Amino acid sequence: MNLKELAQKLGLSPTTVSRALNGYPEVNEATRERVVAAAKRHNYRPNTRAIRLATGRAMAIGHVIPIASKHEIVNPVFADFIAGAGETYARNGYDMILSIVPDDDEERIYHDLHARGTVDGIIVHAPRMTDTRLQLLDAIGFPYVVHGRATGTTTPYSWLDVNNRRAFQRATEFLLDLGHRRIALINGLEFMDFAIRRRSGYLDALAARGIAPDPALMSSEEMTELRGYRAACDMLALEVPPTAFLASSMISGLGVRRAIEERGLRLGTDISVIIHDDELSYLRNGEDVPIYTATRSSVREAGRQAAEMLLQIIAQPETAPLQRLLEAELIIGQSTGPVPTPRRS
Amino acid sequence: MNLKELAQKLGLSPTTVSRALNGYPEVNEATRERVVAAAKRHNYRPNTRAIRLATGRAMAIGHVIPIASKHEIVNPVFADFIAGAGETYARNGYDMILSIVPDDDEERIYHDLHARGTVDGIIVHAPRMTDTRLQLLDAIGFPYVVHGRATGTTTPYSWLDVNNRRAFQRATEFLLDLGHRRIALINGLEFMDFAIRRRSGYLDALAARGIAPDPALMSSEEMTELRGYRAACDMLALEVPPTAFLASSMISGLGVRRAIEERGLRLGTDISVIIHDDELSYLRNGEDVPIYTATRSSVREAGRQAAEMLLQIIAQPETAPLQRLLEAELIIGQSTGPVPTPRRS
DNA sequence: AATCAAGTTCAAACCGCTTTGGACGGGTCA
DNA sequence: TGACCCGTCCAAAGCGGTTTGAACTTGATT
Repeated sequence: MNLKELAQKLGLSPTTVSRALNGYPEVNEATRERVVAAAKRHNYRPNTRAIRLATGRAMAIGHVIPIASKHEIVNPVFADFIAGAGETYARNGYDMILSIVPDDDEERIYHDLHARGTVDGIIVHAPRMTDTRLQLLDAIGFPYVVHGRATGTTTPYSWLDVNNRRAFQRATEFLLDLGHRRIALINGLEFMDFAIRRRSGYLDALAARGIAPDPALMSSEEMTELRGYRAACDMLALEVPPTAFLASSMISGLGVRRAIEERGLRLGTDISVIIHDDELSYLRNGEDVPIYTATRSSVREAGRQAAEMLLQIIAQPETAPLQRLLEAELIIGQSTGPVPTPRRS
Repeated sequence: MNLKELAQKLGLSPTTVSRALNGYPEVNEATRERVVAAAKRHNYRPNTRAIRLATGRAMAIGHVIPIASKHEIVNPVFADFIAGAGETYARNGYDMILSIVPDDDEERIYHDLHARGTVDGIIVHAPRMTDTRLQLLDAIGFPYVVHGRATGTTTPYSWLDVNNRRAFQRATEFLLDLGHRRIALINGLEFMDFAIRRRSGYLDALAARGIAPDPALMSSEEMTELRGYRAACDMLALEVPPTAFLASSMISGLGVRRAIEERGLRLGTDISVIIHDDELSYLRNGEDVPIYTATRSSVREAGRQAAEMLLQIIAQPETAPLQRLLEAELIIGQSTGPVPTPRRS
């Protein structure tokens, strides 16, 4: 059942039917009702492909997920971010199209998506320190919003980010207030922008109390359980081990906890841990009472909002670059406590 | 730069240019080269929307991700499955479009995707015991492949699944061979098809040795770390606690391990654990030596293959339903060992 | 020399919608 | 009464490709 057939059945022109269904004013209310009823009765749904060609809009947003060819890690936060963004798209009649792309192919993909008119805009994931993608997207005039920021970039661009620096600064301060002085940082890979910011928040907080950072207490690795475990083991084996850990993700936090408990130490009393909690739906930080003290910020909500920003930019391209900084909450769980009075080792 | 312009520049008709670029035989080799060169020089990329309208094909596959409105859990295996499927699509010039849909809206979405011609086919995720979606898709004549199976369905349909029953049967037998008799099953929610099959494999193996299943040793919950932890805690507190656990996912396995180690028991000596390992890229089961003994099957590879099956069905709709059963490997790690000789408790 | 086939190329129709530029009739106003 | 406007509706021209059917060369065949 297409527009022409429906029009024929109604004894109307396709023009009028189209206008009736799309809410244009120049159609008699009575006719409109007749049309709407008939459309419903015949299960008429306008063909997406035709609409897209006719209007010149793709009504679709691209999410380009780079897969580093080396360590092919699929970032676990994508799933929830995308779930959030998907809600926004659904509400606005947009499709979400996902491209899984090997790192070195990314540039070509952007050109492609644009020139072929497959999508109207792009969400840029996992920005790195200095990310060349942004210039490229600016150059081809492709609307985009970055999930995160790219420190090295000087020209203004649209982004949505968590205040990673502040979050980790506050978390560090919180531990310092509890008397901790040896605080370890289990960070993500440091070519990722968020990891840089977290570290700087951590360092700032230490510096403010006149504490010199100890390189032995700072690791930056992929955020897996195993890496978290290993890093924590190494640090706990130091002559003067840390009394607290700051972990960049729930998952590495699990590894840290394992290392702690394996040594017979108790979480929250012998050793304190703070994690960053993206509120991943399959990795809840406890149910009512949080297990970990955490800097918390919903990545799903970030997805929702980033998508909204992008849709707005697409609707009104003249809008200046939009930027939104989400503050993470610092929620207190059972994994932190005052520094224990030193026992002889 | 569109086809017409390119044709004009070349002094050819759009027809010829189109044919030259699409590899049709009725065009002079010399002209073809000229055309191809010009297309490259001018960065010509045919407009997706126009192609789709003209050919009547969407060149896109839909992945419909249901979000249960109650517990809004985004299945962590999606990310890797989709990464795999994405590779296949990219190789074949297809787009992947993702719909995040509230449970109760799903039916409408399928009708929509089909009638509007947004996608050429569908991958059905997370099939439940008796899944009404399949009938619906059959009724509207929409090509699809199910990731998993739907036990209650009698008509043949296309699916790709891991042999969950066999995997858990073998795992259970392996534990039985090590002398374990009290084996706990930490399963997923039992309206999910895979969970049913895993349980039946487990039960079969027990029955074959004449061991009566103990309901106290069988839990079925969402597969989160916390649920795994809690279930394991409860079971370890039983008068006759289990000596081995079978966990349906890496994540609940982490919880089980925590419960074990928290009680001062050692994994692999005091208590054995086998997990199912989907080889999620961010939850590696160790690096060279696996930590957990596991039934292993790459969900990413499943994504690749499911996508291939679907593309084939789309290319040749007359193909009988395709079905592929992947066997899981049983890999031996450090989390299993012979049942310890009973100590007095 | 006329016929035919194969090899190339093109004009035009088509995919299914949106949108522009009227057309038509009735009511209002001067 | 004629001019004008408003409310409705429609024919036709896109959107940018693919595909059908025909035309035009050229060389071979009879």
